[in-house]
Amino acid sequence: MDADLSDSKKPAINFIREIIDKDLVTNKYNQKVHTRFPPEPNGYLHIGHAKSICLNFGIAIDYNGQCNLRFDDTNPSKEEIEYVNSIQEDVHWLGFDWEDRLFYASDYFERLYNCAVQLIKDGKAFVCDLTADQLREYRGTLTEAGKNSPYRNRSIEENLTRFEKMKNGDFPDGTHTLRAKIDMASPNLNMRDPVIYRILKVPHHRTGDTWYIYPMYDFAHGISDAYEGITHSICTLEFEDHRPLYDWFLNELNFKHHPQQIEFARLNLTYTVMSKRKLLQLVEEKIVDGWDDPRMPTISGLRRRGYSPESIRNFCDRIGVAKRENVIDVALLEHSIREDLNKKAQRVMGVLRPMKVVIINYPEHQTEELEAVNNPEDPSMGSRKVIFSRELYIEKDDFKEDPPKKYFRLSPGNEVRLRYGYIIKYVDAIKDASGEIIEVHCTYDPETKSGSAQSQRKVKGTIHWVSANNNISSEVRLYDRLFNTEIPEGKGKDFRENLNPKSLEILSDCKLEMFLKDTKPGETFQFERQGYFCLDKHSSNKNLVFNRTVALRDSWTKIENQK
RNA sequence: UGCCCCGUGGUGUAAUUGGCAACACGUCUGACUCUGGAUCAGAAAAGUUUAGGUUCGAGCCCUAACGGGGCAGCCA
Repeated sequence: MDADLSDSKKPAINFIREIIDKDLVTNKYNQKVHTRFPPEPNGYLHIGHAKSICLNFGIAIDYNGQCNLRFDDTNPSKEEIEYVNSIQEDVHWLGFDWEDRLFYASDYFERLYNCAVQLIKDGKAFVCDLTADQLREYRGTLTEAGKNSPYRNRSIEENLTRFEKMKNGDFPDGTHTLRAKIDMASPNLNMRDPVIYRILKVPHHRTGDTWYIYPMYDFAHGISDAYEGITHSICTLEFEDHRPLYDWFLNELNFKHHPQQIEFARLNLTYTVMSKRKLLQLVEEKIVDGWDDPRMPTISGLRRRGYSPESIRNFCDRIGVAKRENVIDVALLEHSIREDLNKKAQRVMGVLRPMKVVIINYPEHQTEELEAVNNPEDPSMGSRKVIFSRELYIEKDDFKEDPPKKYFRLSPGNEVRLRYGYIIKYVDAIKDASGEIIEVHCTYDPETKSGSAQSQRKVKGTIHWVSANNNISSEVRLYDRLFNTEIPEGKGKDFRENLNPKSLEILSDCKLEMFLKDTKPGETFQFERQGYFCLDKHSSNKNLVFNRTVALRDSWTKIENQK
């Protein structure tokens, strides 16, 4: 188990840990704590899975136990090898390690089959010839009991031979099922003689074409847990009604080890969707650029966006674990990544929407090197030199000919400091034919050089800049929330109607400090006054591409928006 | 209309297991600042869905109601 998860400082008690604590006191599982993370490989992992991963692996770490990674691959018609690979990558990236305990439900197909045979021999399961439609009719409704299948009382021998034939592929898909013999009148529909095996003549990504029948989740899951010695089988709320069935299989098959299923509420996030079905839809309809589009709430999307594993783990710690439905404000996720990057990200100046500034009293061919701090939060990160010159770029937004109240940046009559440099004063604005400002002329005060003895003069604002002939051009992608309503998945309506058309803005000619040309993937930067950025995976030497992870908190636009 | 689960500030999660509700995010002030960032100080915000009951005392226990969610795949 990865021991370097130093951010997991506080135990963060929750109802699941209380259950475990109690089990330890009563010695229910001989002082063992063994969990598992059981994804189905039918999609990429998302931030909701991260909650489950942090929960399961986190408990194992804190209780000195173990956590398995087990693929719940019992439905080959939906599952793919691409997903099993991405899932492993994502769990590792998050910082967790299953060591040698990588399992697949398909590892147990033979044993699962034998369990089914045992159930038949004990008269607790039967082969049913009802079609899917008939099965639904026989099941009854939420308020009415179901009816027994006409095939319910077949002899054990007949069941055995028919199940054997199912296994051998003698029947077409959908013609037969193996069902547990429980109670068609149970108020819990899951107990109304549930299907435990179905015919699926589909090749499996691991077992190939050796099986024509596949076990259902309810049958496979508990038994797999028991085989692996899982003590606490943690799953989401919708499986609550399945727990009696989980227990039934283990009891009827006389398992000596009986894991405890515990259910918790899945994560919901504002301004996003979390269901795999909807995420798949976004990918397939090309609404986003694949599973790892930086706007996706997938682990791979967050990674490409620039989120760190630490920040996601901290986020998962903060949201807690409980049984009630919840919707977490994305602002909490954003806070988690800002908190982390504030401490770690190298500061740099980058002008996203450049406008030229000419310092008219600065000598034409002179340049000088100015000292710039790499991270005020961490002096050990040192400093660097930035080139100052007569012609610079500043942010379009940082000059206003006719400024609103409380505007602290450059404007006629209002001085600003150029960060790490001099204080400058407006002289003139050059406009194009359409009246748009294309260049601003200023003077600088040589006495105010940053760090010099006379640099103490106070000005309200400091703006970032970059030398006009010493910079690197780059594409920058500004990401915003994918949806413009808090809860995009309203019942009945199409979640795609709430897509935010401005969730991606591409800026093509941004001017960045020169040294950014040697950026390596994985490095994170704060573009001062703007946000945190990282190199996109499609970036190249020819065409630099930076992704904005998250903007800095911005009290100015807040003031602006209030008006 | 059957069964199961859940109701604590705007959002989440706590409350030494019965002792007059805390923390985080967010919001709002103010200070500081060569990032309108960060940091610091402070404020507003729930009397715990409601009504009964037990108790000296209930967010924690009991009952009922109300509200929200889940369940009728040969999905997981």
